[in-house]
Amino acid sequence: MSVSIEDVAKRAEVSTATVSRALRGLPKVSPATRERVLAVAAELGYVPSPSATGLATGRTKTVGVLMPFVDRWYFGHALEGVDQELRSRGYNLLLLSLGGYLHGNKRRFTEQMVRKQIDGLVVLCMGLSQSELEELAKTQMPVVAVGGPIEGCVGVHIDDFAAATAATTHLIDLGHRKIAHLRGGVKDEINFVVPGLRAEGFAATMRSAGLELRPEFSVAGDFTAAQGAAAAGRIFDLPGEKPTAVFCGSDEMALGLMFEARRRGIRIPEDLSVVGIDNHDFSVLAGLTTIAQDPVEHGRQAAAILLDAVEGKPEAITQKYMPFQLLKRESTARLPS
Amino acid sequence: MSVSIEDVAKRAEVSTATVSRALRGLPKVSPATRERVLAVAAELGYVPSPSATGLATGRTKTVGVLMPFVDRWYFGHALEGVDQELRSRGYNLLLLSLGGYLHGNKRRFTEQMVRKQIDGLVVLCMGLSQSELEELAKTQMPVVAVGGPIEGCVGVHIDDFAAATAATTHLIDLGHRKIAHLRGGVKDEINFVVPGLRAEGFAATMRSAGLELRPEFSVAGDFTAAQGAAAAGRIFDLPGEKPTAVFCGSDEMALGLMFEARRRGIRIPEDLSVVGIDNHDFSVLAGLTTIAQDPVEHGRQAAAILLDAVEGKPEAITQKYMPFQLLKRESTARLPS
DNA sequence: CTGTTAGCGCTTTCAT
DNA sequence: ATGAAAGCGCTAACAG
Repeated sequence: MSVSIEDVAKRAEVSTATVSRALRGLPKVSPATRERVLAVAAELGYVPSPSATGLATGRTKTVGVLMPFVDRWYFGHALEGVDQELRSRGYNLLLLSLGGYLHGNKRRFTEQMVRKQIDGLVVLCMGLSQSELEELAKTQMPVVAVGGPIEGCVGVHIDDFAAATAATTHLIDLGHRKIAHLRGGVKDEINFVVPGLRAEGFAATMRSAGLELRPEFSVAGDFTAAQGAAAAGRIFDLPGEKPTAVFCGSDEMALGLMFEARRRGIRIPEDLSVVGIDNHDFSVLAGLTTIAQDPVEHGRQAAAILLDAVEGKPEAITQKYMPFQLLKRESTARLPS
Repeated sequence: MSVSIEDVAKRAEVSTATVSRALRGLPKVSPATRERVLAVAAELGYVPSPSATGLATGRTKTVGVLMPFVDRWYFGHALEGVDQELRSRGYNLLLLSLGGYLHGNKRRFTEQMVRKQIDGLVVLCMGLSQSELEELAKTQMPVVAVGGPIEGCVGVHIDDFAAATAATTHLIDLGHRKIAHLRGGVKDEINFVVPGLRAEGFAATMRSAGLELRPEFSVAGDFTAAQGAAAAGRIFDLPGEKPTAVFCGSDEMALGLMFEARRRGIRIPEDLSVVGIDNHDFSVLAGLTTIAQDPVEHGRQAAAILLDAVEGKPEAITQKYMPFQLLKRESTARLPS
């Protein structure tokens, strides 16, 4: 069967305590002993039992990641970043509760999922209800948010309001006046503040430029390409005046819109300028102007901050606003005057 | 601090053994006692310690998922499927070793990652070296492969050779004779058999149709859109005769190729027919003809098979070939004669 | 139906 | 520098 610390101890003719110390690189072990223990452990193929360690220390060396999806561009990449940092620091990654944003109120995120199971929690691109926050607070566990802010938590993400402002300003600078916004769906906006922040950034920028915010120019997708295309259809079908530019809350929606435009023979950027947020892998290929952000780095830094907190490093906790950058490509052009 | 089974036992005035039984729904507990225990547990907010349970039972109720990426279409969706099934059966999901396919030989997948830590392993879209297989065998742990076969393991995936045949046959049926293949890169083909299987399916089909396999018509991408576009460029730059159709080993590469074609003014399908494999979320929007498969379902079934094995269900282990389907869309057309 | 008693495999005082 | 021993919180015989 499985070899335990005791097997190693016997074979190395020391106590289990010494084996434990030697293997973990603690001081107060003579070099000779340490070497012998290491050799025996290797020879026997000893692997410590995380359950036993966890039980004895109260810490699991495991971090939970709470996220609604993995198949969205930002989410998957942020997860990669978290994974990189965790792995490099010897932590495991427990994936919690995919399955989308809640329908109604039946998300089952409870203390149970978390308590005694993980040392810290990364929350990716989702809000937490008041009661969820309370449950979490009870556990005393460090939490960091990635992709968007959560009240009372450290967060690593861009300033979404500012990013939306930059995107919108770019369109305005190009002379556009009739600008539409492809925003998140109801579910997105209930579950996560970021879609709303982007919409607000857009609205505020339009207002301060003295431009009209037509309600029919604000259309909901759900941050996917498919819904982006569908929502684009609704914009294109609008009677009366058409927008000359669209700010999309995500590149995935922007790409969906571009596909739909193409299907209808609407030329980009001649007939319509499009700007998104993300810099999705496909965006450079599609020539999509966008606000680029680096989710892998977000994930890495979030995990780093979290682990510092888990390990009790002083000054560990800090809010981080990550940089973003406008990438001008072929999907936006000056409005012909 | 944290409430333990003993706290519950005391408060309910029973032994810890009874609490344990009551909470796990075991028989031989009087309804009255069970109710009281349940009530006390709820009142105290008791949550069992997975470490303690794991140590006592030797099982962790956790399944590992080994995968090189999460940001590829198939991978992310398969992961969703695995997660769904695991969650519905009360298992946790430990994400192992992202970070791409190995460069050289330095992937660190060892017994250590796995032993005493998980009850079973899902291997997603990657091969395992002989030594890795041996390490795994030592653990006696059930393993199932998703997305492609692994020697000696149960697998859930499509028949990739047949899928490639179907795609290629579709092109041939449309009258194409000069057909190129956008295949996987060196790293993909070393680490995973699927790219090779698809290339072989293509080659075999071409041969049995009596068509010429020109070496310069076989170009390597790496299963991403970006590399698909780059590889497409190499095809388009070929001197002399051009292919009239391309079979792409994945939709992501096919989409990359379509973007590149568009950039160069190459019309699809008028100048070039394109078929992929996957039915990526963007494919329907792009009008890409493809061989559709359902990775979420693959993941679900793989997890189901794995858990049956973990739980010792008889006849649990079975190989599964999943269905696929040719979806004819606008990227393929009859070759004008 | 319920309680008692050993462990599970490790860490961690406290001695020595 | 090393060992002995007491837990960590739970489950699983075994008694009763």
